Amino acid sequence: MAGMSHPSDARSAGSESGWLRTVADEVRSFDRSSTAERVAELLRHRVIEGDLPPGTRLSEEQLVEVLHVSRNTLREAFRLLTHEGLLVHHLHRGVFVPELDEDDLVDLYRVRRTIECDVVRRLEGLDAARMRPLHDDVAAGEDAARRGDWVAVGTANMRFHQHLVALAGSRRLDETAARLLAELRLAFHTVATPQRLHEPYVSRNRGLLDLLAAGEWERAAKELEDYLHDSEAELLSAHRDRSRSTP
Amino acid sequence: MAGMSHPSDARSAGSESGWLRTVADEVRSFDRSSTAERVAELLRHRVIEGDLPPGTRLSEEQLVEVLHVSRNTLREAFRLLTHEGLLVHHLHRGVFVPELDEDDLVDLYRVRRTIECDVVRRLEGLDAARMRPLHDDVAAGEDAARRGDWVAVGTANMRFHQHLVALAGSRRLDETAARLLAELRLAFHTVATPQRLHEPYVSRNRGLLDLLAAGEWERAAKELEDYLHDSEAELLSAHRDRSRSTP
DNA sequence: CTTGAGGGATTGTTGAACAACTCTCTACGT
DNA sequence: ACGTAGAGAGTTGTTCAACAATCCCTCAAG
Repeated sequence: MAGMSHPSDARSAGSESGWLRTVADEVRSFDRSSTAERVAELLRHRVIEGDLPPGTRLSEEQLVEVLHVSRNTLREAFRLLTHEGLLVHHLHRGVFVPELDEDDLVDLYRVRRTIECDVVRRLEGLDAARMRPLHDDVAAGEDAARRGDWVAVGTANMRFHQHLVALAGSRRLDETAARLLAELRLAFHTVATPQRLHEPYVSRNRGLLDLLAAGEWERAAKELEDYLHDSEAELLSAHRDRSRSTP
Repeated sequence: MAGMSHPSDARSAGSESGWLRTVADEVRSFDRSSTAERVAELLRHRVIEGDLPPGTRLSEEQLVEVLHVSRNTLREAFRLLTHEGLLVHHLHRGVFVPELDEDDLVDLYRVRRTIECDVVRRLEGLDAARMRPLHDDVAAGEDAARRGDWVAVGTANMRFHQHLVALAGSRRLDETAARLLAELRLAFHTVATPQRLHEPYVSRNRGLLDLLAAGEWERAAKELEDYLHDSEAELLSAHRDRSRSTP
């Protein structure tokens, strides 16, 4: 997300070979990050990993002290994360790790169904090489499940869906999906039953992948639709359980 | 876009009547805007209206002088618009009005088809009241076409599609659609044939609306798919014409 | 024609200062 | 007891000025 290339960049290198293009991108992502972006990257991980529970306020004063950056730079990092949905900003009150409510969860899954199912339904002429990341993610999920590492299962699952959307080859769909999945991760951290939430989808991911490999895109889309409905129901249920215990 | 409400806001006002909720939102959007947001609003209009042609660099020095705000505040406004896709930021070079290339146009329409068609396809039990904005937009478009005001036709068309997506009742789909349409507007300004670009869709919007009113959602989705394909082809063709004249 | 070294202009970042606002707690009045 | 009005502390919003880092252009040397 930080190293998004730009339209005019693409054009300016358009006449050169793909070889140079790749090098250019590497150089760009190497040193081409502002202080604010590095701070954002740091906080992004903290939030996504669940170190900062939803509802937490991020104090400018404290973070300036700890990170050794100026308030202005820190605030710029806040803005970046706010627009990714990983922080929310209340005027004159500060930035907080968002607390998603049930409406948000329903909304997130609504958009996921729209995007992911459509991507699958429109697939055509997919060669095996482009499915490689999906295979790796499914394998990683199965491996983590055997170890009982449900957090890792959740991570592999997120990556699977991100790579699924990437099959469409659309920059904007990728960005949207990244944001949705990051927000969803926030919700996963608020519930205390990672196994119940992730275990069923290890095998369903495998099933989905088989359908894709077989070129059964319409059936895959239908299965994905049900899959996401089930996942939504599970998450909502878990969320309600937690809400009842902490009113 | 500026007055987006927040999850926790919604929850805290959840038990009150809709009456109070509305008033609260008005108050919030009245004075609850930072200087940066007001600056962003100003620049947003300039960009959307086409006053600043794509490729233009927005100088911090000049704008600080003209707008009477500090550089920090201006930079915050830049950040806001950057994340809406209306400006792009090149490190150590400044912010620019984006120049969309053909890949961008294809990508934009790809996402539009995904979202808009899916919204239409999933509609159900739509009462007439919620279609009111669509009626108004189509009428406004027909009116502007009679006057030969093709810019206004384009505006009405954008609003029609925004309201179409709004039927889904999803905050995140609304935001995504808003960003896509804003970017698309950028592309419209680069081509010099607004009539050819917008005229055909005045009547097609009317046709689409009729299908929706009749509850023919599947047929409407199919028509919208073709509609967007045609619009994309038209825009690409116009874009190529212009590129040939200004290499 | 390519390469590399100035130099001017612009952006990136910092730190401090003050204004504006929220939150909390206390005191007052009903 | 209840609600409210206000003061005070603490935090964020905004501005300003300065310096560091980087880009772009020019021009000279190979």
